Amino acid sequence: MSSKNSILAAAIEILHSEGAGALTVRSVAKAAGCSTTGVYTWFGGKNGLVEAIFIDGFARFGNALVRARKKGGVEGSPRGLALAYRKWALANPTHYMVMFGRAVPDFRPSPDALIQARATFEHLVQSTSELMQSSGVSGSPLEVAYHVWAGIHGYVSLELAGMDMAENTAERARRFAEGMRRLHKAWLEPT
Amino acid sequence: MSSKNSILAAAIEILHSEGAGALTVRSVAKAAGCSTTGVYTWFGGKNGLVEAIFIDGFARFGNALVRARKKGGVEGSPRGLALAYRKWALANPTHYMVMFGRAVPDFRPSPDALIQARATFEHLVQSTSELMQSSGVSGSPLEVAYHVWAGIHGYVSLELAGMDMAENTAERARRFAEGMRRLHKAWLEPT
DNA sequence: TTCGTTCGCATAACATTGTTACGCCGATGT
DNA sequence: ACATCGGCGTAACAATGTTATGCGAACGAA
Repeated sequence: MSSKNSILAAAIEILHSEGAGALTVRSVAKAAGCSTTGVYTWFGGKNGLVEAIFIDGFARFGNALVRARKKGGVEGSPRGLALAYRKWALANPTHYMVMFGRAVPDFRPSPDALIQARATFEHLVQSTSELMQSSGVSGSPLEVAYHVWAGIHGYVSLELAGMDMAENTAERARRFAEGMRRLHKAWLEPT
Repeated sequence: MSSKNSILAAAIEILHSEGAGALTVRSVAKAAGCSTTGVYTWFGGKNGLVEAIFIDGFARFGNALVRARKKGGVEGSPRGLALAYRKWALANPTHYMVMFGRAVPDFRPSPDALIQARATFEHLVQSTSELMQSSGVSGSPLEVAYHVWAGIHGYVSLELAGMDMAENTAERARRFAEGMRRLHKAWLEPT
């Protein structure tokens, strides 16, 4: 494995196990078995490293959604995709927060990184487009997919922020499922 | 003004004008005209200061929603409330991100702070409850209000993360309004 | 009044952070 | 064989959160 990959892997490992606060240039270098200079050689600094984490996060996230779609059937349906979305976010909360929540101060994704991030959105658009066609719903798939995305993200994001008021995990899951039911009814079913 | 209030005011001012990254104990102390020890005397450290910012944010946010409701009519309607919600978030993006987006690493609101934060949610519950009653929709206002909240937060949060794909502000506003239309139809209108 | 205690706070130090200057060493090309 | 250059370790820098120390004013008890 190249130095660049091992540094990125170490950084992601630290992010997942200890959170964004523990993601320091020194801790990453130590975990990757090199000195702090390595981070500057390969990523130009902490910002570059975080941007790589950001992009890598969207790649992993996109893969999880693709896997769900490829399974087809219920898991590939919009509802299945929503479940896969939430599942990934809850399994990777710190990564999700770097991607969507400013978990690293002073980091802003470059325009290029944002474009790659938005590409992940394409999977939702695809799934949306297929369903709209099969159920005869008119409108722009891109537009509809964005609304569905915003809905899913709302639940997941509140949950990650600790703002949900559920008693337990089952309650949270139930509420999310109910939300998806109405969200899809509002946007993906003929009126 | 007491030392405590002037420190908190200085911190919020810095958060708004320069972002969470510039929110350092030293910069706050300097702006408040005291030394760094003051922050430790009154807030116990940076975490305590951020928690005060967190709570104060929800208080201001709640006030903005209350003001909208008090106006009554369209501005006090769920749609008006949603607009007031988005307006406040877009006017105070850094504050909103401290409240919902882990903008300060290693800061987690205490259980008590979370309770105060959730109290803000009551305004949405009230408004929801009234509308459900007047339009004859059955169900738990608290449950319905949560779904509405998640929907609003989804749009606002994606927008603040730079993930929205709108060409301009008008486009963003239009899409949000359309989202609210369907969200309220799905949850606040009799089937 | 006077003295001891306590509280607010400034100074200064500490470890840890991101970053950079410097220099070494091995690979590469002529 | 020699020069050049890219990767990278060492060590320093300023800035950060935090803490120890001590000073002075306020307050209470004698």
